[in-house]
Amino acid sequence: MLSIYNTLTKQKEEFKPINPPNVNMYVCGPTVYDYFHIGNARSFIMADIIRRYLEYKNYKVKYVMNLTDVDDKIIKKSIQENKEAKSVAEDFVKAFFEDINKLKIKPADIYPKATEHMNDITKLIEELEDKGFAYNVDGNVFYDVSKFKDYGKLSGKKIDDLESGARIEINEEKKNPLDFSLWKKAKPGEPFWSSRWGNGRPGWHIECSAMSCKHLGETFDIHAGGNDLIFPHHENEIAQSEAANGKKFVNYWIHFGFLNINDEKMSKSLGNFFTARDIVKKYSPEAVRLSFAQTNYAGPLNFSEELLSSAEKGLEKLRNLADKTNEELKNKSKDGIFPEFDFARYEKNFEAAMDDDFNTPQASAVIFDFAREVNKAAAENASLHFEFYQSVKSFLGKTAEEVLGILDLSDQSQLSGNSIENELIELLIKLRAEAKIEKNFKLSDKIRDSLKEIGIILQDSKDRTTFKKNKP
RNA sequence: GGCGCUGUAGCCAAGCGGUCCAAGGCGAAGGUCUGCAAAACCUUUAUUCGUCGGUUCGAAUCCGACCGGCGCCUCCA
Repeated sequence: MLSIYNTLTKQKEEFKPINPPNVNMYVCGPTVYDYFHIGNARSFIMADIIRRYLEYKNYKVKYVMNLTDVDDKIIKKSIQENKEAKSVAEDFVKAFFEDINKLKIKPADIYPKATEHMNDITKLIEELEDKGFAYNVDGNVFYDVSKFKDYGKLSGKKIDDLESGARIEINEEKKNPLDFSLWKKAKPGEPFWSSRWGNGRPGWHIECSAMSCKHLGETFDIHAGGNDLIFPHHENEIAQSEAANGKKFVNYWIHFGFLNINDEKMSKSLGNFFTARDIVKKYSPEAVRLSFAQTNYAGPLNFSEELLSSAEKGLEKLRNLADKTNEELKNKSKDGIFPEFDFARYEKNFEAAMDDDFNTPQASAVIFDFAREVNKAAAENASLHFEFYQSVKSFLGKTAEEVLGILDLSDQSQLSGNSIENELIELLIKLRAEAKIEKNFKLSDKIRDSLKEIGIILQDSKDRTTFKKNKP
């Protein structure tokens, strides 16, 4: 039984999809005005792991992630760079796809863009206005927070408390300082769309209400995003959608904790951020994923180089096992024994961990325990039956590769597609073996060291020497 | 001021009433194997879970107070 911590109820709840085995899931995507940073990456990766686990549980997930391609920040950037807002958005949409691909994030089923849903957006605003939840002031349309009685139910805020807070901007046009923009009147030079209130563009929150409804229905299962979106963004989405449809908007709200640098929030506005693409130049995407998976998705995560390099080191253990497994499967040894090994127990433990609100730290601990026990069996026995390794590969494939995305089980032992290179290496290995027999260790070590310098690692085992490409 | 999160070994981090005299990763120390490496395995590394009280047969886990850290309430994942 899968349980999920629901921000709306502030407790763990059993997950019951509306229409099993289908699960409809919406994740707030990027505003495409810059490369996304490693903090954004945490949300995207953890959402990806949640999606992958739901698929592991045989749910049919419809995964939608919006791309906000009209926005103040995009307009600002376009002015700075002296480009069309549209081309800024297009450039960073392209970069977004490159980056998520690099991070091994499975693509969503649909990536709706605000600019492609203007009719849906204006229709929703019209509906809100017609029902009395919105008001038009000279081409600017605002949501009237006082009309929605449940306002604040997600973030646990009360309208009165919010009003007494000192940090709300004063806007003469608004009836209430908490009211928010649904439609912004176009200023000269800004991109605009026509509407019954005149030319303008949508406010920040409305696109998510319009697009999630269009692609996932009026009520859907899961809505996820960063912690900071709880208020006001998600609160406002609820207000818009529930006022318009008269139905519950979302059953399960999932929020991701922040990634900090030196215990301080990393954000674009503070300027202390690393882009995901820069991080992936230095560390493998699997290490990035593991370091995120090793801490609970909801809490803060203090990001550092040590975190990544310790994940990279830990991953080595898993990669070595994967390489060994592939090697053994090639040999198809039937001579070896099939040790006593409780594969089912590991699967059960993995699922129990993930079922408990996606406890990825626990789940990865299960995988490391598994790896140790397999290695132990291999160390204690001269050889193991290849069917044992088939089960090993199957377990790692389901968990580490498919769900967490921290391991690539495709055969990495050969240098890709260059057989002459491989034959040359085999030749050197043979020469080195001969040198070793003659006790010419100076030569044999020289071969090993020289190959290491060009990124080829030799490892001696009892009866043969294997090589592998050194991964950055 | 309101709302929420958080304090566990050198570092990161699970556990949230007994099966925990506390997982897993990194690091460190010793050992096995090896010509030497590497890999792998074994052992050691928290008498203790921010502090002080309380509840309980039993608490890292529940309650209270106190001391720290962080986030949201303004664009932000």
